[in-house]
Amino acid sequence: MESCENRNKVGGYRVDHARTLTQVSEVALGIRQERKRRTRQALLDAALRLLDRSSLAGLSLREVTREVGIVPTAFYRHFASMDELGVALVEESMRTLRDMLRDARRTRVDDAIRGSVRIIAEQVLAHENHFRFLIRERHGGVPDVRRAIATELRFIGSELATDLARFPGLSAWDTEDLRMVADLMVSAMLGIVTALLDRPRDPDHVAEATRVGERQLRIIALGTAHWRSPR
Amino acid sequence: MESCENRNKVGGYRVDHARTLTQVSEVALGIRQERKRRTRQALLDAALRLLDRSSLAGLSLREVTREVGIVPTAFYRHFASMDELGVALVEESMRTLRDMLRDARRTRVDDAIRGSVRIIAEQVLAHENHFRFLIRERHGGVPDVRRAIATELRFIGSELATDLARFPGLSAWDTEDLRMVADLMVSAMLGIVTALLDRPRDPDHVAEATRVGERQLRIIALGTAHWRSPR
DNA sequence: TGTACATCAGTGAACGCGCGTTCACTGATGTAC
DNA sequence: TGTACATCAGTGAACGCGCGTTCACTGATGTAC
Repeated sequence: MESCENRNKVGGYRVDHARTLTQVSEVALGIRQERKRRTRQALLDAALRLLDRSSLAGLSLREVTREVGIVPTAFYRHFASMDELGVALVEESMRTLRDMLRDARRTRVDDAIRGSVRIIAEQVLAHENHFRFLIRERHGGVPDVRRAIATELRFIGSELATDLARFPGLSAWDTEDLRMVADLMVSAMLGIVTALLDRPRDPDHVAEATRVGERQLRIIALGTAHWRSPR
Repeated sequence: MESCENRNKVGGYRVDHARTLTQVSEVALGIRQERKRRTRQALLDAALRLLDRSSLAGLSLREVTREVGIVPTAFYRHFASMDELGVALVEESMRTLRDMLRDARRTRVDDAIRGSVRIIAEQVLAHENHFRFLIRERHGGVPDVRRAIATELRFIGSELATDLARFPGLSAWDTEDLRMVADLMVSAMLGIVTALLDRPRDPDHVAEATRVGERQLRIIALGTAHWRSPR
């Protein structure tokens, strides 16, 4: 029932506006491309929707095309395999994650932790499916996808280490120790995301997870401030 | 080839010792039970072996019985479904995890962190499959298994909070803040386990992950020592 | 002790099903002139 | 501008395969007497 409503009928579309001849020619060139792009996106969206319940390894090509409302064989016009679709989903989800981190980086320094945790909570709720996908498939059954996520997380760790180096107290730290703290923060943030995803529709739970997450990051910041490298 | 060698031929066993009549009677009563227990264990072992590559949601009943060397239908003498086998694997793996934590708890207090991390590294290497299973299926596609792992991790968090309460500086802390620190430590430990499982056969990598993990826990301990609850 | 019967772990045939993938196709969109 | 041809996203039939599950069975193990 619901899955029928979710279907994204690709055929039966309508051109909305009359256009001059030149415009028609320009747009006409794009119509096929644009439709293809939309179907591809519909496949990604459908997969993400279905991945709420299952994991990528347990999701079939036919399920995804059924959800979109196209024939199974049409899948191959967009992806060579479900693994390839999985990697595309990593890219899409990672764009969400990077946007979130860019926002977090913009918050005023004197309240960096509170601001970051608030942004994490906002983004996780706004893009629940992307975050659940990343958390689930990070250790999931599809090697290509696992690798893609691990690579991105490593990159995020090194970016965070670079950011940390700009804090006054940390300017003298060596790269390795900065990385160690950055990775700890990433672990803590993944823990916060996991907690949020546990019951994202329950405002009390979200508020509590946010409050706890904020304190956890403060503990780390406090520990970092008092740290003397034993080297 | 290898999978053939791995097969655990359940038939064709041999009784090794002559026994008195009474003993025969006693043991005879156990032979069927004992063989059943061994087959059940062989199914669990085979599944854990196969889960190295895939995830539980992508593992079929037939694959598991093939690996053990019994007919698919015999599976039902031991488990009602693959999900049930999954829950049994959680129990088995959690026993390993709890044993590890019991060991860690025994280490001398003045070196609790170093000792704990060393024990984590040892146990993860010794029971790679158990830990990989838990890390992978924690967010995996099988709800029953996810729930079982989440319950156990929550329990571990509250046990750790109780342990922390015994430290002199923390005796005045309220339950909620202790829990917050304990959960942060659990997040950090899961990060350490993940790092170890990344390349468990590379001694340099293991040594580095251990060293980094130790420092991360020290950062948390240091932050905790300087924490004044803002309530 | 031996005999007669019960239990039940593992067998093997069979089933219907959803899967991924192939292939020749259709018809709207795009291009050349 | 119109016409003739090319492209290609989506169709629909068909395939062989591995899957979970059913069922009646076998024969070693267990029990009663």
